Amino acid sequence: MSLRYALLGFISTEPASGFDLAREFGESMGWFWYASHSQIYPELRRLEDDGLVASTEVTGNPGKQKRIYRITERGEAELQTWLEQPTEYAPMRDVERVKLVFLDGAPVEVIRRHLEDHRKHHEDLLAIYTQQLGELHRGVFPRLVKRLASRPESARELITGLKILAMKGNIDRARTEIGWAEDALSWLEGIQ
Amino acid sequence: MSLRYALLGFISTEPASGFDLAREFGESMGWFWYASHSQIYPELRRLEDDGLVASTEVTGNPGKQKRIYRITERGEAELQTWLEQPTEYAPMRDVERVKLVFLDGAPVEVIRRHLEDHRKHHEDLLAIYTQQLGELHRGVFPRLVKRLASRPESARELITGLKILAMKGNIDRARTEIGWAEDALSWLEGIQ
DNA sequence: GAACCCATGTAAGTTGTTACATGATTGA
DNA sequence: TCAATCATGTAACAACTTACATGGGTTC
Repeated sequence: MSLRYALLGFISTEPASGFDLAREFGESMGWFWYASHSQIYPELRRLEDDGLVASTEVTGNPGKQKRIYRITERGEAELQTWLEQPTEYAPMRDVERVKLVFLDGAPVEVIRRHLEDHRKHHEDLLAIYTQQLGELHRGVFPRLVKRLASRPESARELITGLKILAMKGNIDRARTEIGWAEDALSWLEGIQ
Repeated sequence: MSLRYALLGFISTEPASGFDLAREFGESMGWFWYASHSQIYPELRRLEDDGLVASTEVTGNPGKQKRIYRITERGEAELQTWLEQPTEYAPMRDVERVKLVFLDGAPVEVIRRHLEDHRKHHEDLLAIYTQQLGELHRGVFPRLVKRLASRPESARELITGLKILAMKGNIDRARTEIGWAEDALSWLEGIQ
């Protein structure tokens, strides 16, 4: 159910094509909700069937056909209702943790490699998040700029603040994972 | 693919019935990998078809029928292979974050309620994790006791250490989320 | 002409959820 | 006898993944 609202939220900032959305949900928006294009295109059609978005075929650039979706009033209303409802937290499913607790029969180097990969993974994420936080602060993050333009001046502080908050949350998480992996690696040094 | 290995890992400690596994994957093991009984029963049958586990029908207690699964040699080998392979990290899908970034049109109280719920959710988790960490340290955590009994003495430090590590990771995460929510709530105070 | 990006889709399969269904035992 | 716990399953559906499929435009 969440993909439709993530799409709706995105479209509420600015009309977009399936391709635009697929790009964002694989990249920047992917830092909150990942989705592939094969999931997005059918969902957009369903959203249109339900009257939450409306589309127009654009043949602007020579030959290029493109379907642009914009949010409807009903879409705005449904999105708002969903946003305000309490969140149902997804059950935990953590492959890396499952591996870790059962790795007690493996050589220590294997465990070390896992922990190093874990650290690396979150260091890579941290680098991206940090860069994006900078862009948010400098007011050059494209999605932020567009949202500010489409909303009343009075919402300015909230719009910027909430995006910064969300990004900071990602940064906190990444740092926590890195710190944990480092502690784990030092502990592992003393083993054997 | 991960459910089967989580089940296999679990069974590698001690033979178990579908019901046992369903209980654990909904409770303590659920803190690493949640699964419902309707997913577990068919998966156990498939594991048996593939020769990774073997089962025996037990009619011990009067009337009660129960199928106990134990791991096979092939199962042990496949589990070990999977454990040692690098982890593929699941794409991010965070409903709460999606809500937050689009909540800029909602009243501040709604945002506050979301953040308070978030803090509460992770405080509840933290309480459970903290209790379980205590049990691990005191050596009374049932799964730890069973695993120690089924493995060579030399693996003792690793078995205990890895479980403590995993639980500490959960605690770190919970604390991070709580801290983030509190910072967010203070920031929200200054808004309006 | 090859490689790459834009652009949109479908099909088959896997994984996970929710609800339905059954039946025995235990304890209040 | 009523509720709870033990115990195992199936069915329908929703969500997600991977692979297949097509075609135009741009750039080297």
